[in-house]
This record gives sequence, structure tokens and C-alpha cells, in this order.
Amino acid sequence: MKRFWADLHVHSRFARATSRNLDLEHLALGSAEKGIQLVATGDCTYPAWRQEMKERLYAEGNGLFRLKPEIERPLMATLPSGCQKEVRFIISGEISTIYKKGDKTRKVHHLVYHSSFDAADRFAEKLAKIGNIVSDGRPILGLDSRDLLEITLESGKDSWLAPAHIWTPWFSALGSKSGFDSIEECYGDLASHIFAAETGLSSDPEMNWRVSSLDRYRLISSSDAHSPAKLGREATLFSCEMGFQPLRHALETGEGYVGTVEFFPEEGKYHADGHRNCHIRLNPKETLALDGLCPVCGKPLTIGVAHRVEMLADREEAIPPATAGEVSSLIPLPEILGELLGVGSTSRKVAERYTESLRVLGSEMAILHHVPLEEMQAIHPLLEEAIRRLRAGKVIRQAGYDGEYGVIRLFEKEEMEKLTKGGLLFPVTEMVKPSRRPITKTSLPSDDNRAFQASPNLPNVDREDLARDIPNYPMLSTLDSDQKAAALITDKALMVLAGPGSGKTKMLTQRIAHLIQKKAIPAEKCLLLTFTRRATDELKARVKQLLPETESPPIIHSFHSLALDMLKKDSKAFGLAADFRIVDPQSLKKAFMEMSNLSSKRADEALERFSLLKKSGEVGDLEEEILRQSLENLKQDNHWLDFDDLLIKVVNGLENNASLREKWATAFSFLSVDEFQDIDIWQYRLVWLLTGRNTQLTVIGDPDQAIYHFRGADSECFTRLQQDFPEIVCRRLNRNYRSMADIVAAANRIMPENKGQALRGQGDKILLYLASDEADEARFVVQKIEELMGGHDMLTAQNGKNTAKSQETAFGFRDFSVLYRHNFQAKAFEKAFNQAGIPFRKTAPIPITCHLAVKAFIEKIEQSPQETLQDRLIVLKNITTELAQENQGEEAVLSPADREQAYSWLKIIAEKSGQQSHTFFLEQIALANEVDFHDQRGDRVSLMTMHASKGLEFSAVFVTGLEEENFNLHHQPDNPTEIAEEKRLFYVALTRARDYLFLSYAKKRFIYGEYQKQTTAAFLNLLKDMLVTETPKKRLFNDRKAQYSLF
DNA sequence: GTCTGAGAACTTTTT
DNA sequence: GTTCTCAGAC
Repeated sequence: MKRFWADLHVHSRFARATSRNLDLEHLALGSAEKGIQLVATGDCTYPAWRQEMKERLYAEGNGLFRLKPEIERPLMATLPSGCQKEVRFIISGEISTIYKKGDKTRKVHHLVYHSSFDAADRFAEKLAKIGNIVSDGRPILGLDSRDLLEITLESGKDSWLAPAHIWTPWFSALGSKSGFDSIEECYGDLASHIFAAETGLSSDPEMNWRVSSLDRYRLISSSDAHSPAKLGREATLFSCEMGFQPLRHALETGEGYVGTVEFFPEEGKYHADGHRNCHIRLNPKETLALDGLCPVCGKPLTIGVAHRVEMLADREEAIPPATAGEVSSLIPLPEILGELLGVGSTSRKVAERYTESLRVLGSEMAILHHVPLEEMQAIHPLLEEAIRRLRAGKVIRQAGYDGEYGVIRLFEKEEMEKLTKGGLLFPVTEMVKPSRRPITKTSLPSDDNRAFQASPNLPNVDREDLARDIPNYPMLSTLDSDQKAAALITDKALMVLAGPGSGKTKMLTQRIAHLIQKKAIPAEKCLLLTFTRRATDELKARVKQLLPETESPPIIHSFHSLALDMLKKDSKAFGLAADFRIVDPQSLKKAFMEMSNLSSKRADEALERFSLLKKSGEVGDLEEEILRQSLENLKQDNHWLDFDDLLIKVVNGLENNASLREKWATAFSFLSVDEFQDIDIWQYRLVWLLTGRNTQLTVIGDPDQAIYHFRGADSECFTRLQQDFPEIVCRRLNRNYRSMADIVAAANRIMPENKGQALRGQGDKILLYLASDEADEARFVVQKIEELMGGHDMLTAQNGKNTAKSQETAFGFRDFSVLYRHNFQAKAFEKAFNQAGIPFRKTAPIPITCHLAVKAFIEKIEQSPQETLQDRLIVLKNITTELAQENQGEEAVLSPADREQAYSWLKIIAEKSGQQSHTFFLEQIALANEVDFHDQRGDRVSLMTMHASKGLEFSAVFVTGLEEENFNLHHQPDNPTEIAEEKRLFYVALTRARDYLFLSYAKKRFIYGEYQKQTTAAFLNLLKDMLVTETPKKRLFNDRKAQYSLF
């Protein structure tokens, strides 16, 4: 079988910091020049690159691809005859995963391979749900390595994955900085699907052979080329048939695998340990003897790759395992020529001689490996000797360290001088290899001194409480005294005023679990009411954790879903048509606009106004009322209900029908309402109606966090409740388990009435950033996130004790949240995050019905109602085909991507709807938001409005846009209700933070097409003395360049 | 009625 | 910068 070289790791021009001419043609050309016959496509998740591949490549039928003949033929003709060998492509890509696992932030790069465009498409489609795959050819995803492997395996039957450059400290499976101690640990239960690992430029197989856990992996070497010139600088040699399967088989079994060509690892920038500035270069043993400290400056040394090998090594000598292949080391021909000519390897002289070499001698691999030595004379008198020494491994190595490139030479300086003067060659002095002697293994620095933990410890005082408290309630065992006292009140109406981070959800869930378990209250008699679907989901999840599997869970609803459920169950009694359904706001608006001839904006205004009128019971002017009535008629004719109707119909129905009311007032014996401060009058009435003689009512909330007054929330609800339930017991939870003391202190400044009690450590000072504009503000956020995730701080030594304080906590993307007052402020952050490759999730609820394609589907679904899942799926498939036919050629309204997107959403909804009715299915579509479909495995930074952040918490929170203009919307400086609500909103925002709180405002902001001067929000003055302020730094690089170094 | 251009107003927060 | 409105011209 003929041997061939493969370069299995390259990039396209769509990856960051790559050459602009990295297209398929240049990849083929470059490979041919180097003598590479199989080259990776790279970047296979990038849509435009995949498109290019589909246009220019054809499948050979063996899982590999080749340039179409009409492209390849003229291309190859431009090459010297010795290089004219066909080049195959293998579909591949590199994925960077960044996530938190254990107590470390992990950053691992992976290589994936697919044998068809289908598999690559599926793979990309799945990753698109996890994060952003269009901002970079090598996407950064907040995804566990194991999950990435799973997605790879699901994408195609023979798709495979290998960890990339496994020893690089910052981004690899075994990296000292952010990796694991073994490949198995990295990929968890799926690790058995890994059969190959890439060694990377700064390690060679010999280093790997010291680590027995790597014995089972076949090693591959590749160039990781960012430009055509770098292709094939490392490569893997095969002797199998040319094909995807044979290649995979070779790596799995060794059959057809020959070995690798490597750089001399010493050439890498971080091979040895040391300090560049102090001119100290050490081998790992020397470093250990010095306790990792620099003998010159006393600071921790920068640890190199060789050191990490020592740490994980469990063999004293490098013993080739059974999987080992042949290994040869090389120096790129341009470097050799540079040395011989006494010029730089990128000089024109070298380039000329290089071209000449290819013409006369053949491809670079051939020259370096097997072109007969005597032919070298034609190029340079010393090339023969140079290549002889290279092939014999007799080279001079100076290891790189602390960012300084290593130097590999073939001739000593003096020797070179003599030789060029025509002197005789003399034997090369034996090069001293870097120490391979055994070194005492040291353990990794422990992370035990972390300043805090994710789950708060109870203060001592409460531990005592627990000891003497009624011991018999295991369900309540982790509650503090106040929480427990509240939880145990079950015979009277209860009102709990709970400050931020006081553990109210914990109290609530444990209480319910306790009731169900200990008091034997039937779960279906317990009702928990929330405002949002998200809160509902969270409560469900947390209750589920508390209750044993066998126990049925309590009923958990949002107000609206409860109302819908009630209307469904008793539609007749509520006076509704049996086939009523919720109309999604888009459809309603559309119908309303058609009916009324109003503009989009006016229609929005009218609908909003009607909603307020309806909720408050007020009456508008005559004209309004006429329009409103026709809207009501429109809904009636279509059997539509909007969100407001749900509650109003239920309340009116119960109030007007005694037996119906009796039924529902006895339906639940325990009724708990969360976030009570945001309740509106209809919700209040519903609660009242559901509370019968034997219903125990519990409400939980925080008046300081009331932020929905504008929407009709009734700020007097707590007072009113006390009037309606004179018996009610009121409890306060003021301990703040969530936030560091400085954050609690800031919150107390804003709301001095109800001071929270800080229980955690002091924490960092709150930082206030004075951004010059919104782009600068976004840049600040990006930079802070990177800093906290330990992105690129090359000077932080792995075992140093002086690591940045950010190293105390490991961060995943989900630990960060960026909050703003208005949705439009998200734009600057989205842009900056995309540029930096930080995955984010914007939780602005965009209904999927906003999409034309979804609307097109809905129209057709309505025409063909189905009642079973199977039929529904068939209909969806048919519609897809129909829409594809309707959208051909120039006239197409919907792109294939739009259609596929809509189809995949609707399919998921159909599957979730199961055998439910047609109207239920349509309702689910109407209510679905884009965010509902994000793959939960994806770890992302959250972007959301301050309102949306209610009830959430994050390790690090950025409260942005703190300008008066953002908070004083009607420019009425003396509207006390509004000012108070905005202040509460700010309070909600800053109390979301657990560990780090960053505030920022912009001096000017681009609004309405021009920069507008902004003024600092008034309430920031309250915090003045407790903030550390930071101002924009002068930036040395332009944006784009600066971005390249990150992650 | 329909077209055009100038000028005004504008982007809250959501089940 | 965009969208909408209104007045005035056709």
C-alpha cells in the first residue's frame, strides 16, 4: 500500500487570525507543494465555508472529497511536475469548548471529522442551537467536552472526534491551565469513543509515551495551519487505502497507520519553564527544585509544556506503547534554507530557492524525507549535509520558554562560518538533550482555598437552632430558623416578606415537600402559583429533587396557565366555545390591523391601551370604545382569547357561578403564591376566589422588588391582603445568603427600610465603569468576562500563589449576566460578544410566530387539523415540501434555512404536544419563544433586561446603562411613583449578583442616529463612596487585532 | 384619492 | 437612523 501524508488540522479564511487566501484552491495547492495528499477542510461548522465546499468539491465516494476537475486541472498545471499529485479533502473542523466543570474553568479544543456533507450539516445544525457558529470558523461553545463528543457521534455514523494539541496549557484536554488530568476525565462516559489524540506543535510522541493513560490513543500530528505556507509543518503518515473509513480504521487499530512527523518540540514558545525578562530558562526538575520561583526576581516562573508532561507522567522513561508509530522530526525547508543562506526564512531569497527546490527535487516532504541526498547539491552546496543531519536527528536545539520561540539549527555559528569559507566539515558536537531523568511528581495546586462556595454555608447561629429545633423534619433540615418558622406555619394564612437571596424558593419548595411527605397532604391539593413559565419550570425542577420518585408532584402553574387549565376543564360553565384558543399577539395584531386600517404602531398602542382599560375596568372615549368593541367581536367570532382574557374570564366566571366557585375553592387545600408584589387586581381576585374556608394561603414576595406597577401590578396588594385576611401571620426573611457583603451593603443603601443581613465574605469592591459610549461599555464587559475566565493572562503561572483573585472561582459562561434597562441596549453587547466569540443568550422573548416561515406553516396546519402525533408529523413534512415548491427561484419569500428552522421548531412542539388536541398544538405554537429551543447543554452569558432578571442570580452581574435618561423615561423629574419604581428596578438588578457586581454607564450613547450626551443616574449617588471607578484605557491595538489574542 | 417631502417622534419594562 | 404624520401638490 502506498504511503501518504495527511494534515488533519487546518483552518479556512473564516477562522480568526487566518490568512485571507485560505480557500480550497490554496489548500490544495499548498498541500501539493508540501507533499500532503490528504488535507482537512477545517472550519466545517462555518456555513459559508461549507457552502464553498459543496460548490467546489465532489465526493469521491470513499468519504473523502476532491476539487472538481475543472477547478483542479488548471490549478495543478501551475505546479512543478514533482508536486502534481492529487489532493483529497476530509471534512473537519476545530471546536473550542469553554465551560465549568468541577472547580475549574475548562477550555478544550477538539477536532471533528465527518464523511459527508449531510453529517457536517447535522453537526452544524446541532451546534447552532448551542451557540454562535457564524462568528468564527473555530466556534467557541459553552459545552461540555462529553456533550460535544455526543453531538459528533450523533451527527454521522462514522463521524469521530479527537482532542486537539493535547498539551497546550490554555486550550487543551490535558492543558495545565484549563484541562483535565486524563482524556478519560475530559470525555467522561463517552471516552471510549476517542481513539486518537493530536500532539500539537510543542509536544512530540516521546513526551506522550511517559504517560501510560495515553497508551491507547493513536497520535496524530498536524499543522494547525493559519496560512497555506504553514500547511504540513507537522503531519501524520498512513499506509492505508485513501478513504475516510480506512483512515479511521488505521487510527483505531493501527492497521495502516505509520506514524508522524513532528517539529522539534523545543521550538515551541512554551516548551521549557522560565522567565523571559530575567533570562532564566529551566527544565522542569530545576523549576521544582526552586519551588517554582525565579532565582532572579523571586516570582513564579512561567511553566512550559514539558513541565506539564512531568506532572502527569507515570513513567520515568519514554517507552513506545503498542499504539506508537514511527516518529521523525523535521525542520521546515524554508528554515533550513534560511539558515544556509544566512537570512530569515520568510525572505525573498529563501522563497526563490524554495520554489527552485520544489521544481528540481519535488515536494517538501519528499525533500526532507527521501529525495536522495546527492541531488541536493543542485540547490545549495550545504543542503545535502543539512538534510543528512536532519534525517539523522542531529540538530542543535535551544528550547523556547515563556513566550520566547525556541531555536533549532543544523550548524553551529562558527561551524557555519568555516564552512562558508570553504573549510572542512567537522563532526557535530553531540547535542545535550533536555533532561529526561525522573523527577519527583508534584501534585497540582489545590483549589481548597477558594474564598466561597456556590451554595452558601449557614451561619453558626442557625446550626445551633437546627440542633435544638424539632428534629423530625428531614425535609426542612437545611432551613435556617426564620425560614423554618415560616415553613411550619400551616394552619393560618401566611405572608412572607423575603428579601433578595433570603432563600424564599428554598423555603417554599421544602415546605411543600414537607407538607406532602410528613403531613400527608395529597400533592394534587397543593397549588403553587408563579408569574412566569421560567419560574414554574424552576419550581418544578426543585420540588422534583426534594420528593422521592414515587411521590406525585404538587400542581405548579403560572397564573395564566392555571387560568387556561381551568377554562379548558370547565369551558361550558365559563361560557366558552369548546374550541376556543389563545391567539398569539402577532396574529391578533395582524387581524386587528386588517379590520381597523391602523398602522402598525397605532395598532400596538391601541391594543396596549385596550389591555389597560380592560384590566382596570375603566372606559375610554367613544371612539376607543367602538374600536374596542369591534376587536372584541373579532375575537369572539374566531373563538380567540388573549392573555388578559384568560384571567378575566376565569374570575368573572367564578364570581358569577356559585357552584363553579365552590368547585374551585375546594380544589386546593394549600395555595402558595410566589412574587406576590407583582400581582395585579385580577390575579388577586383569582387568588381570593381559590381560597376557600379550608384553604391555607401562603404568599411570598418583596415589596422592594415590585417592578410591574406600569403593567397594572397592585402595589397595595400586601395591605389589601392583611385587610382581607385579618388572621394572616407575617414573617420576614432578611438574611442574604446570595451576595458578598459589599453587594448587600449597596443594596441596603438603595432600600434602607428593610436591610438585608450579609452572611458571606466581604468580596471585591463594586466596580463602576465610566464608559465613553455603548461600544466602550460592551468592550469593558467582554474584557471583564475574559479576565474572570482567565482567558489570556499568559503571565499567570499555573502553580504560582500570586494568581489573580479571579482564579478563586471557576467561571462558566452561564455565571455571567449583563442587565440593561431597555432591550435595544443589547445590540452593542451582542456585537461585542460576537466579535470576541463569547456565546450569549438574549432572553428577549421573541415568539416564533414572528417568523414568516412559522406563519406559513400555521396557515397550512390550520387547514389540515390532526389529532395524533403521527399525523401531525406527516402534515409537517408535507408542508415542508409544499413550501419548498412554493418558494422556488426569484420569487422565493422563504429561504430553505427559514423553512428548516420553522420545521424543526414545530416538530419539537408537535412531539411535546403528543396526542393532545389540534387546538392545544396550535396554542403551543402561539406561545413558543425562540429561547425555548436553545439547547440547554449550551453554556452562555445571559443578556437580559433588568425586569427579566427578577428571580435569577448570577455569580457576576453587569448592571449597565446607568444613566438618568434610561431610567427617567418621561422626563418628569418629580414623578415619585415612577422614580420609586425605577429605584426598585435598580435594586432588583444589583441584588442578582452573588460574587461580583459591575456597574457601568456611558457618557454618550448613539440614539436616534446621533451621539447624545448622557447623565449619571441619580441613584448612583447613593453608592458613591463605596464604588471603585474605572475609566477607559488607551488602547494600543485596533479592535480586531486585540480580539485575536483572546480565548 | 395619492404622492411627496419635511419634520416630528421615537424605542420602556411582559404573561 | 427609522418610522410615521401631516400638509400641500398633483
